Order: sequence, then structure tokens, then C-alpha cells
Amino acid sequence: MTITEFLKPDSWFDQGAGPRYVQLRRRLEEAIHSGVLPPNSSLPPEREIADITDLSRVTVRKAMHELVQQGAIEQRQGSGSFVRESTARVEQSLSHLTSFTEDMQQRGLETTSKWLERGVFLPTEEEISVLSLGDDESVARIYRLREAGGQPMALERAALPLSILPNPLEVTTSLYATLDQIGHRPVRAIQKISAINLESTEAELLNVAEGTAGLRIQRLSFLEDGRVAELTRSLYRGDAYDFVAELQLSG
Amino acid sequence: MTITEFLKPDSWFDQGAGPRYVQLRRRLEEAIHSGVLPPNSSLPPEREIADITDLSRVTVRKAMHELVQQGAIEQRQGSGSFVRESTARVEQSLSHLTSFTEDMQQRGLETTSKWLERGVFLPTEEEISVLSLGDDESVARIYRLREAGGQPMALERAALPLSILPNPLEVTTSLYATLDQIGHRPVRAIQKISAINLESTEAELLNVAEGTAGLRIQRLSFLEDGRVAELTRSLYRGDAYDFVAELQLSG
DNA sequence: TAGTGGTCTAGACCACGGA
DNA sequence: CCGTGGTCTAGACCACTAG
Repeated sequence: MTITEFLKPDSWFDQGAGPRYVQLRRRLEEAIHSGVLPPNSSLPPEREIADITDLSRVTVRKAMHELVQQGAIEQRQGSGSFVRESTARVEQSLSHLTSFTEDMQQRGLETTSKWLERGVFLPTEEEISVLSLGDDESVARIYRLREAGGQPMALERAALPLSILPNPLEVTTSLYATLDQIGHRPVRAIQKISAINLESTEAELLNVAEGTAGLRIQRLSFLEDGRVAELTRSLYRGDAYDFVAELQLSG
Repeated sequence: MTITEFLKPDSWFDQGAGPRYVQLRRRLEEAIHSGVLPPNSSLPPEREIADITDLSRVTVRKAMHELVQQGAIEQRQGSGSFVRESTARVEQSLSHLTSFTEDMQQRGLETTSKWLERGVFLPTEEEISVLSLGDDESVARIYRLREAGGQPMALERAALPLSILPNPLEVTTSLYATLDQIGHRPVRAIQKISAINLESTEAELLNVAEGTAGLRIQRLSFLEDGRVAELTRSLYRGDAYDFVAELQLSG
């Protein structure tokens, strides 16, 4: 069964069964799940789908846009539309304070970082108050794209007082390993997790479609002596990450 | 400054500064953040915006669709487009096992439930294995839309062995309160959190746009004696919920 | 250079909501 | 009833990719 045959509208298109783009999207989902369109295979060009199904290209695009947003397919300008391989999900604990690099190493995944910003900067109002910075105290900032197993996984933007991390350029792979070396490894953190639709810039860096759901995480971590060590805001790919927490009945 | 003046394209539209729908979306975001369009105010009709900006309605719709997806505005067929009130975010702990109802009560929010399914059913394969059901053992299922302070907050689908909850119809508000009464309150749980784009059915129930980011949570909870008490899959509104976890350095 | 997805238009009809 | 958003079309041009 070729996809061209599979899309011939006589067999599935039902006048009056809801919007046509919804029906087409469902049909394409079926094709993917049934194996008519295996992972990494290419879909017919939009114009051809429009032709086969007797729909306009705008309508076809609307159906495909939803699949892109779901993460089911990927569109590359000038090249075509392709079924995405479902990426293996990675789990991260929400009770143990671990380092991304160390965490991934334990799973046997290579990690790399693309540096987007790294250095010493004038702090924002928020950083001054959250990190308890003194007057004229600068802040170390590290902004990077973290990848594991060749896949972009998260955007991480960390801010630390210079008293904790005097030289941000020392950080090459693991921030926590660097902090450990200079005796400033955090022992406790508060983390806030929410879901957002990724905006275009971020989505592009993470190699997902604009509007894809991601996890936004704000972490505030503390040294043993109670000093704030780090304020980090991260965006994780929703399709690649699960956070796992263990809960106890509160006394 | 009226919104009509604010949208006159002479002042902001820049030929060659990216797609027009992006420029229009940005301009509308500005209008909302600057107060030209206060919360709950109505936007001009799509056709009128198209007229003012000298764009086609399709392009205007594309810009507005993104705002809908961001949760910035809301469109009501036959009525119009409106600026959404930013809903206060609710925080839920990821270290203490609490009940939704009790949690909200503590914040002074009234909770209500819309029952979508409640009763005794034949278990799925997954339920049999996860809940350790015996042959011919049925399962109690509770599926409901949870609201707090008049706002839909989450969709919750719980499955419990009948040995834990013999009569699901007893559950009127708080599942955990009911379990407490019959001596089956869970003391521990494992929770898995991920981000997804909400599909149309779910989005509609939660009163957000299709494709909006939501938090998917799977919770497996246990009684004191180690028996599995409950398998719950929930979808939380991403714009209304933050999950908060406290992390410790793992030994 | 040919073929792909990305953007954009003008115009049509439908479905729903409120006066 | 009218005005709103929702769906849909045919056709155009641009931007990018690959052979």
C-alpha cells in the first residue's frame, strides 16, 4: 500500500464529518501509526497531497501544521516533509540534585554544549535581589544549548555570583563539576516547573517546531552554608524529557 | 491611543523585517502589554484589522492564531476576540503527597468537579499489570474535570483496584478524603511529568486553545503496606500551574 | 535549475452568538 | 437579522535545498 493510494479520498473522506483538515490530519496520523509512512520516510509534497485528496494546498498545510506541532512530522524548506523518529525519552529525578552532564554520562549518552553566552555581566534587578548581590557586584552568566546523544535537549541560562564562580570561562562541560572543584557545589535546590509553548528562537535551537510544548524550569540552588549559588532558567524539550518525582504523605 | 490608531501600519510595518504575520503579532503583543488593549477588552474584528493594516484576513488570522496559542487572546465564534486575563498561577508541591481538593482549600479556592466517567469497568492490559489485578478483577475509574476558583484546572483520570475503592460512586469531591475514610490513603507516590501540546478535546474541556502547552502527569501511588493504590493520568493547564520541587544533593 | 516548503492575496460560504 | 470567527479555494511569488 503506497501512501498515494492510502490518501485517495474515496475510502475515508466523509462529507460532513467535521473540517476537512481534521480528517486529513487523522488520515495522515493513521498512515504514520500503521507503518504506511515509516519513520524518516518522506511525505508526498504538499501540492501532490492536495492533488490526490482534492483539497487546496492551504487546507493540506493546515493539517500538516498540526502534525508538525504534535512532533509527528518535520518540514524542511526546499527539501520536503518527513516522519520524525520518536526520540527516546530521558527521565530526570526531581528529588536528587544532579548535574545534567553527570546524569547523561550515567546513561551512556555523550553530552555537548553550544555556548550562546558566557562571561561576566552587569546583573539585572532580579539577579541582584535573588542572588543577594552587593552594589557593583557583577554576575557570571552561562547560556548554552545542551545536547545529549546528538540531540538538542535543553536551553540553560545560569546566573551565579562571582563569589561562587569567579571565572565562568572555566566551565567547559559540567557546571556542577566546576563548582565542585572550587568547593562550591550546591547541596539543595528549589525547582519550579511549568509548561509553555516554545517561541520561534528557542524552538529553532531545540530543533522542534515553533509552538511545541516545552518544560520551563527555574532552579534556585543553595550552598551548604545557605548562600544562594545559582539561578538557572531552562527550557527542556517536551518530547524528550520526563521529570520524575517521588512524593511522601506530608505530616 | 485607540487600537485602530495603534495598528495603522505606517508607524511600525517594515517591509523586509520578516513575515508580515510575525510583525503584526508583535504589534498586537505590544498593544496588550502596553495597555492599549487591557484584559477582557475586545480586539477589532479580523476583517477590520485586515483593513487597517492592509493585510489579507488569512494573514491576520495567522498572527492571531499564534496569540491564541500563547494564551494571550481568546476567540469566540460569533462573538469576537478578547484579551485574556492572565490567570494567577497555582503552585503544587512535588515532595508532599497532597490532594487537589485539600490543596486548593488551603489557598481559599473553591473546587468543583465535572464528572466525565465514574464507575466500575473491565481493566485494560496496562491496568492489570500496573495495579496487579487478579483475573476477573474489575477496576474503579474516575475521570473528571477539576476546577478551582471557577477556572478549569486539570483533567484527571484515575484507576484503582476495587479492593482499594469498592464503590467509586462514593467519591464526591476529594478522592483522597474518601480513601482516607476507608483506611486506604496512599502514603507515597511516584510521579512523572512531561509537557505536551493539548489536543482539541482536552483543550476544549480545559478552556484553552488546541495546541496549548499542558503538563501531563502520571502518578502511581502506594499504600503503607506497599500495595499499589492508584494509577492516575492528569493533564494540567500549563498557564495555570507550576510544580515546585525541592532537591537534595544525592549521596 | 527544478522542486520543495513559506508567505500572501481576494473572495467565498458556513456556523454561531447576540440583539 | 447581522456581525463574528471558522473553513476553504485557486493562484501567485519568494526562499531554500539539492542535484
